[in-house]
Amino acid sequence: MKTFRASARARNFPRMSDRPLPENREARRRAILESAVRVFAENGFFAARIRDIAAGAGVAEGTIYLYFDGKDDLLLTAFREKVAEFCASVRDVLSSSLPFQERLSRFVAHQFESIEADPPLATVLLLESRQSSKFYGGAVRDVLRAYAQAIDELLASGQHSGELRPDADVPLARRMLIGALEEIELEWLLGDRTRPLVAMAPRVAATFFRGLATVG
Amino acid sequence: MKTFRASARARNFPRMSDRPLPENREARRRAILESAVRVFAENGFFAARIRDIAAGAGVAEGTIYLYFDGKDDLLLTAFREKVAEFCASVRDVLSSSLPFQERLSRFVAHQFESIEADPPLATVLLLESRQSSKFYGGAVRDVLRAYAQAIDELLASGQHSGELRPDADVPLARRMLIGALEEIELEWLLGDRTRPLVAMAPRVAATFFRGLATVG
Amino acid sequence: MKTFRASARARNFPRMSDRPLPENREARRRAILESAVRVFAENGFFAARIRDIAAGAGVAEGTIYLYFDGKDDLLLTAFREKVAEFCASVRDVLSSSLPFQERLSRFVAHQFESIEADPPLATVLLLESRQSSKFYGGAVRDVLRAYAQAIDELLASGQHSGELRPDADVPLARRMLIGALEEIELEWLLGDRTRPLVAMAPRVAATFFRGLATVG
Amino acid sequence: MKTFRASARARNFPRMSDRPLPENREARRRAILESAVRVFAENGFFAARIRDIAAGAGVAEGTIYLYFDGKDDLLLTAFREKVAEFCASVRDVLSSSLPFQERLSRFVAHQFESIEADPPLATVLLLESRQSSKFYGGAVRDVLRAYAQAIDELLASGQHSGELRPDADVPLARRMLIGALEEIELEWLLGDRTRPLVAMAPRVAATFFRGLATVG
DNA sequence: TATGAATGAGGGTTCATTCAT
DNA sequence: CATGAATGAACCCTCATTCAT
Repeated sequence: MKTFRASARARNFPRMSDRPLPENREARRRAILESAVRVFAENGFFAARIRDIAAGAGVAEGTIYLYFDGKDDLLLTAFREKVAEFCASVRDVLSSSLPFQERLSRFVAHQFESIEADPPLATVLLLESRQSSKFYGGAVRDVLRAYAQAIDELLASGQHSGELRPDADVPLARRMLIGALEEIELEWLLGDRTRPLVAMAPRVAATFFRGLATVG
Repeated sequence: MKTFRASARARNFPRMSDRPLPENREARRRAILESAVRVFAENGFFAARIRDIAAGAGVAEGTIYLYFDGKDDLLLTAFREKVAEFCASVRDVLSSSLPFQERLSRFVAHQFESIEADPPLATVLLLESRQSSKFYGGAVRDVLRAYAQAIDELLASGQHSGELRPDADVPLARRMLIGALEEIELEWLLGDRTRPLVAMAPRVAATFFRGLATVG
Repeated sequence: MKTFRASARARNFPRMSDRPLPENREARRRAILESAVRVFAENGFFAARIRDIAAGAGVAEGTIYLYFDGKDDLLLTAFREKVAEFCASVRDVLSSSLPFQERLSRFVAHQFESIEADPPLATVLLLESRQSSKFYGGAVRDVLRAYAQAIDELLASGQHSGELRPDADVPLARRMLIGALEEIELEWLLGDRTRPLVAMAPRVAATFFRGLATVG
Repeated sequence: MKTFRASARARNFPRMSDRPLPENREARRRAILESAVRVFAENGFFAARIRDIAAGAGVAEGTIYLYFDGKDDLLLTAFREKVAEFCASVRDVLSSSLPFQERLSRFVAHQFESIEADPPLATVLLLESRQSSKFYGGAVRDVLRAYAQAIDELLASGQHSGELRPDADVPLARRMLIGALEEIELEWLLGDRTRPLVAMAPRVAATFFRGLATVG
């Protein structure tokens, strides 16, 4: 999430009723959201307290409710925005015309880099995604679907180019890939983080790929 | 006014482990634990209420505290006991002398069957394991380590027999396998569960295996 | 309470419906009451748990309710019986024909000895008497009244014999004496109890009797 | 995603002691404390319910925890503050250069007046002091020590001036005095309070000072 | 707009008491 | 009589959310 660009909201052009938030407002919003992510990462969503989020953002508790609908909304928004940003950045990586295995490897590396770039955010996304997916349902799942779609496209392009078995079950492979990456990332996050995660990308990609490659 | 025999005091506080629990006691304990698993699965650990667990088990709230130390202990115990049971059953599957791919396939099928056999339990184990691993630390991680070990042995035996690349990174492959399976299981659990999960086992195993197989 | 005699209840002669309790029953009753006193002394009445009282007496929790009406009754009974026993023993001391100051001194010494003889009981009587007096009202106050009466008689006899000012306000003096003794006893009980309490009796009696004034 | 300034965090959590509490805040604090004292006096500390204290103060239950750390803290604070206030006022009385007996008498009268001025507070201090002293230990005992010290000084000054026996045991006399006063006060508090307590002060002081003996 | 004091519903847990065995 | 497992009412405290300033 190293490569996040200004969020979609900020890019809007001025309109009467929805002009870009004053610089300060936007900055404050971001501060709150980031504080929330940090506190969620440290304590888990339920044990996280609004008070601590407010303190971490340097605002009063009540202020949070001027920017977000409540605690749930903080988690949901973090999901929505951060995963969306991540998806956008993924598309850049996937859009090159390199060989499939290379693009796969870069995708994995890119994801690992994002994890390393912002561990608190990664912790929240990985630890809470399952719960959120179940208990917040729709909203979160839509976001994750977009992420899935991006990967499906990567895999499908590999099939198109003939680098991937034509009979591969793309959604299945995508789920296996996502799961495999999450497990590795999580172990890194919960561990001592001494060895760079990104260094494992090639081996992970290779392990995954050889299973799908058209074998001679 | 003479003093009481110390022995009188020691005679109290019977230990559960002194002798196997009377049939009824054990049945009640199981009822509580299963109710807890159900309620955890439906609401998530934090949102689950002791009152509902008690109601589900047909006991009074206070009764729960005769069998468990509290809410945390219910989750922890579910983890400990259920994963241990699962590990034991896994070892049976893994101990046969079939070819590696066959044993892998059976392992996957076995795990999928376990998921299908008790979806509430599976939901809890999958949804809460990450949180628990982070916030309850040690106890949960020990249990999961045993599970990891069993898989490592499966993979190592494949290497021994020459069916698996000698240069395969077993711990990495194990993590990828675990992650891949969890993702698939979770999608099934959170979905409509119309198609049997176990039907996917061969394809999952194959997808995973071909990447590790010594290729001609 | 060194000199307690068999309680009034035990002295009863056999009657059809109320014959002396079988030795075992009486012993059990005493064990419970003494355990209660100990637990009350250690934790205070409210923090004391029936479970601990039962454990200390070597009986099951339910058994306590075969001998007493409940927790309140345990405290009340302890008061009633122990203070009554103490009052009885006091009368022996006070009935001698020694000079007043000597009898006063012996009374103080006797009370101090009782404290030293059974600190847990003394702790309960002193710590809980005020609370009990207020919240259990009548029953406790009756008991304490008997104690007061005994002292009033001591003082009145001093007046009769001319050793005590005829204009002394006996009830007032009695209250002052009781309060003074309680304070000293309590300090001893809550302190390290290294020095024998009884050693202070003569000085306490003298101070009370002669006052602090430099006398001509 | 840059990190928050640590200062933002430090800006929060204002300390009560930074500046005097706003008028309203202090008033509310007092209201809570006084309600607590009333409820403690009526029910005793343990049986007192936070709900009732809140209702009596006209605040919500949660509000109490903005001002105090909990139920214990309410009792402790009442002790600390009220006894300290009392000690301060005592020093004024004791600092005059009147004859000893006169100062003693005024001290007693002053204490009796304090009791009469706020019976609920007096009830709490007298009923709970023993329990508190035992179970809350240090904090309460420190407060009471200050009170003891003030009396010791009174008595010592009497010795200095020659009005008091040089061989009097000051700490012992102080304990007797404290105990005597407490007993009288308590009887008044638990009784019907028809006759003014303060009217007894001279007689109490005299009895304590001159003793009961018929003087030659 | 920002604040943070106030709110009060809600939940985990304890423990005196009961009663089937 | 004795037991001790079961009960469930009661309570302290937390914390997300509101709203007067």
